[in-house]
Amino acid sequence: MARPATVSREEVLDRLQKAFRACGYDATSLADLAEATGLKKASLYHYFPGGKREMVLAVVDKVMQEFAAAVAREHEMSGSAEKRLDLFFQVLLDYFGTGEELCVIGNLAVSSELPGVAGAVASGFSAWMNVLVRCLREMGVPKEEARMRALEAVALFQGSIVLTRGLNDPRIFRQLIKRMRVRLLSDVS
Amino acid sequence: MARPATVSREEVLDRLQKAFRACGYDATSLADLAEATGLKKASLYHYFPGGKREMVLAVVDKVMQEFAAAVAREHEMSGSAEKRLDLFFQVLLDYFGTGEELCVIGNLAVSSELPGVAGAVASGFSAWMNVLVRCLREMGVPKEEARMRALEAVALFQGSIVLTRGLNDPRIFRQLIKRMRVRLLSDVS
DNA sequence: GTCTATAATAGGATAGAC
DNA sequence: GTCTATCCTATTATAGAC
Repeated sequence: MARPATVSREEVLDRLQKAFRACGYDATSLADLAEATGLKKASLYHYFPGGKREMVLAVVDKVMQEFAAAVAREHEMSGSAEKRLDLFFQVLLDYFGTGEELCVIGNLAVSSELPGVAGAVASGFSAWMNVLVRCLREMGVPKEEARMRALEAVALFQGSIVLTRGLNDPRIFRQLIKRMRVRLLSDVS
Repeated sequence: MARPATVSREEVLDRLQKAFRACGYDATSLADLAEATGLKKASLYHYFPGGKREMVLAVVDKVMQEFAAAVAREHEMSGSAEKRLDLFFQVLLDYFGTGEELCVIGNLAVSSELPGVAGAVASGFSAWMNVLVRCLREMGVPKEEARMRALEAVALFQGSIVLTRGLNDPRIFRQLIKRMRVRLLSDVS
């Protein structure tokens, strides 16, 4: 059998994600996606009849599932809220790396709006914030303050990616996230 | 004279900027730009032979000039560094409004990279940071700390726009900027 | 499921009249 | 300086063979 192993749907989604994270939704063409996956355009349409929009929504869906799984692991973990928060942070850092690649959700928030995408983006940010808020609440941070700190943290994640790319300096992302973590946890009992 | 008043180049640039800030560089087509300016595509090419790329670079150039002018006003002002910083912040808030429109520079940082654009983006972010660093230094903040706070502030500006759009809540931008200003100035003599 | 081929359209850009 | 008309390419999308 000279036939190359069929790529799994998961593998296809991973490669699509990689492409979207490199250039953003608007600047990534079907030709780019075909090259990234090793499939021809027509084959991509077999997996995703809705085209590019369905592809990116599927990627977002996968990201959200993996995120939910990480949150569940964090939630079921024993240990202090701070320790669990650290684990959650580590998951995020593993995902974002040096901050040179885009956040698919964040990118969609500033791309041409497509039907069904706005809701997914809002859900993504909300889920992210909710994890932070819950941990902070457990640490004794008042509700409103916890919400603001979570907003601030997620905004800083997003902004750090923008600056890392804009100033073309991969050190920036980690520096900013490190500081952000300190701020997030400042003055908690 | 039934002839409508010719739009000035400044007016054209303003309208181009408005279009780019609404949808971002990649998602804004020449047709959009023609409609936004009231000119036909061919007329746009008369002003900007380099096409879309030249248009956005001209917009960036204009933004930078206005920014430099605001910085100069701040710099020549009498009063404490904090007071001058407040004035500078007010200029930024006037420009960004509710944070629903994009920052042209920030958007270019996460768009398909074009020749000559990366440098302009980096210059823009650097100029922005430099103002903040100078004021903080005057207030007695050590060099490295001042740089980090400036980075943090600009990143939060950018991230606030992302979250304002992603969560579709125009209150978020002002809330985050207000907090950011506090953090920027915390523990200065 | 994957491909080749092709359609249909949108996007960027130019020529040349007025 | 502005326009109409046009060109060319890229892009999205589909048909249908294998």
